[in-house]
Amino acid sequence: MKNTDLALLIDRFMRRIHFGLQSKSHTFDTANVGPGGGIVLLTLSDMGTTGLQDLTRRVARDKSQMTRTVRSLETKGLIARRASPHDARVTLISLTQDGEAVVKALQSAVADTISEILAPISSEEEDALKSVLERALIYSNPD
Amino acid sequence: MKNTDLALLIDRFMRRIHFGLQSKSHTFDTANVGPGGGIVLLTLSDMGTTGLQDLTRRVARDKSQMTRTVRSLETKGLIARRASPHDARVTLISLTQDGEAVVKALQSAVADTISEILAPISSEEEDALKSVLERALIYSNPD
DNA sequence: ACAACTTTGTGGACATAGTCAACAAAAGTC
DNA sequence: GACTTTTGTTGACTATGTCCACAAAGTTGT
Repeated sequence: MKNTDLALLIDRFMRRIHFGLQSKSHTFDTANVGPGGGIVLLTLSDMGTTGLQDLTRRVARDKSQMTRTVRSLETKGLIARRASPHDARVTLISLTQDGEAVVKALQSAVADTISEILAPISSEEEDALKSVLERALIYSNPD
Repeated sequence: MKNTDLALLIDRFMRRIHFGLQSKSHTFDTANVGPGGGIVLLTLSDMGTTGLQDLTRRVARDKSQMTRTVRSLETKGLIARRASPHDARVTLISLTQDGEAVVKALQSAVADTISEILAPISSEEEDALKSVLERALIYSNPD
């Protein structure tokens, strides 16, 4: 028991990243997408074009909030939406060219911050860390 | 490069825990402390009696918000505050007996949720995961 | 073919959390 | 003893999260 620690560690780690990024956000978040928009853009870049529902499930947010985040990103010209040809209910979301550019900037900023935090960690351990998290997330669906 | 993934994974992991807990929060969060209060209580239980500033730094929150969270927990009788005898500026915060009881309930709920998520992970890997995160957090101070 | 679900996305209302700047009191520094 | 720093509080504002109801398209069962 007592693996409550892990939750606290994960929380602190995320906040550590958040703080690190925020302190220099003015240098890379020129499009003013904020943390919420940033995660959506990065995830979208990972997934490629997808429906809003899938995106919502992946980043584990509320769908109504995703609607709003996506709309704000669309207004900024970073993503495009179109109806799916197969299913008229689903809105396919994809990055625009401007969106791709923002993703590049975000990626390098995040990567910098992370490698700063992970300085005392070997790259083997880092890979192991990723693989463990990935495995846990793949096999445990809350749905 | 491209260790941007780690940030996304950590975020998803935290939200996964959050969702898992929330869906059954009515069974254990009888004191209605919410996620914010919960993390503070658990951290306080880890640290023992500390000043508000230290607590704030540990959980990486804004101090003004910590003031409010702490006040709400005090109102609920879960923590106690008293001035430090050494430094009249610092407010020492400690768990009350009621607070300890809530911590126990939270710990077991969190532990359950985590072990559910970590089912596909061996306990060696789990320990490795904790140790890596701990090491990263100890050595990288944002201050 | 049509009534009864389910899925997908949107909107509104409300609650919680995060950010920023100003401030008072105590402690430390010259 | 004036100057600076640390600690905690407050106010105002913004951003996120949560819940609930709803419309439109798809699916199922008979």
